[in-house]
Amino acid sequence: MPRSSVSSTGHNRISAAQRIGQALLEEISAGELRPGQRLEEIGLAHRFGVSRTPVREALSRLTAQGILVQGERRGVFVAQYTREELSLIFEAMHEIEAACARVVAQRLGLLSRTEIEAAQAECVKAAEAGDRTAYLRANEAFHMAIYRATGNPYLREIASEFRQRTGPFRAKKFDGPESLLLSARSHQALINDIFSEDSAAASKSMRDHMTTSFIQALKAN
Amino acid sequence: MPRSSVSSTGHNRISAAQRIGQALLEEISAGELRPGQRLEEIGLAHRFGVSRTPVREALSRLTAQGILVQGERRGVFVAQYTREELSLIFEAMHEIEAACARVVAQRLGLLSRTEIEAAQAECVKAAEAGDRTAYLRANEAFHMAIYRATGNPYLREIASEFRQRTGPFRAKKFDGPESLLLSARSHQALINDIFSEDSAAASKSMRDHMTTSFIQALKAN
DNA sequence: TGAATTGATTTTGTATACAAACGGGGGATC
DNA sequence: GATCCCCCGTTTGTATACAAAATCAATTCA
Repeated sequence: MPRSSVSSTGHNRISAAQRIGQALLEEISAGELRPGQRLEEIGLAHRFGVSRTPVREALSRLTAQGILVQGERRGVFVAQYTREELSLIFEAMHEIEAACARVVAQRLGLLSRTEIEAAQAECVKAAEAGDRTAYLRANEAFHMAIYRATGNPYLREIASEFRQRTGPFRAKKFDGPESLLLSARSHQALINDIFSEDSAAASKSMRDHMTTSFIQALKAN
Repeated sequence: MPRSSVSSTGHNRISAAQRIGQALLEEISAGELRPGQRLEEIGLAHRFGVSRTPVREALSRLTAQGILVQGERRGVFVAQYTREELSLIFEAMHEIEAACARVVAQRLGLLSRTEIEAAQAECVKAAEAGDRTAYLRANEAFHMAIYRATGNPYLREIASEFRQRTGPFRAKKFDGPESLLLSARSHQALINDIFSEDSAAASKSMRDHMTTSFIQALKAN
């Protein structure tokens, strides 16, 4: 959990455990660490110039989040899911996202509205430019904006965790430029339902949006 | 001395960290450890006859689950929520439960059906007997049966965690005997919607069920 | 030749120690 | 009498060491 804030001079206030966890997360997201790959405590300890203790803490945290899995006496690995499992994880994620959309539709503030619209504008821009990397980032921001708009940090937390967890499997889901435009249009439909404060429609819209993107993710993995 | 003390011959594989975490969970659920109460590493270490290391691991796991919170350099405490926060936690929980009901309605197997019916039978029995403790247990089993019936371990995991997390605040929610009957009747309505495989109705039914019980919980806390 | 035993290595869990950072209390200063 | 500062205890994070259990390999025995 977040310890404290910033660094002053030489030494960071963030613990080594956090730093390592963050670094590993990034490497996993970036695909440098592939699903199924082994992570050994001692090796990581040497690599980061620390002892096993903070490494263990980082690993156990990521394991609790489902990013890593513990093999039976054979070390810790980057989580690797079968198609079946992946499908179930995405199902859970879709339900959470739909719940978020539902709540947002019920409790929509002006600020959230602006934030969501801004994020969507970014998405459209990136989609029209055909910039895949930019779209990935903008899409992330769009969904995060919705999580925040729920006004419910607990819901937001779960949704974020799922997003993180599925990151490695969603990264390659946007094949061509038309897929970006499709996604952006799907966002717009969702926004319309949310802004009209129809919670049932918003929930369904989100589920539809997620489903289409999921199908592409499955094809890619 | 490491982990020798427990196993005489066979394999007792649970670690001290797990044992301590479990023990703490039970004490919290039982209300022996009240929200806001401090847990000090060294004290627990002595109490369980171990060193700080496994205690730390147990505490950090429970902290990650939101059961405990880390005070600012003043130790770890049993999570204590304001009415506001409690309200949001329950909202999140309700959405998860609703999602489960929705999924179950879409994918209902015979086995799950039987299990849910059996759990509900127990609930009715306890409610009619006016046995509050038995009803609490039966109610737990009923909801767990629904989680399992989703066929989605990831959804189940989240739902279970929320149930655990809110345990201390739900324990006293059933005031009188008529409240038990009310809850059991609410279950029945939910079951009807699930069994008719109407996912939207099931989801709404669950939300209604949870809302009524939540209101009672809020009154109690 | 195949199976079982055993020894070594790895992995995991725990103990203990140490260092840094924060908070509070007591004393000094005005 | 109030305020400020310094010191000290507590808490937290990390390092290192050790012990048990499990895996792997090799060797031995049937």
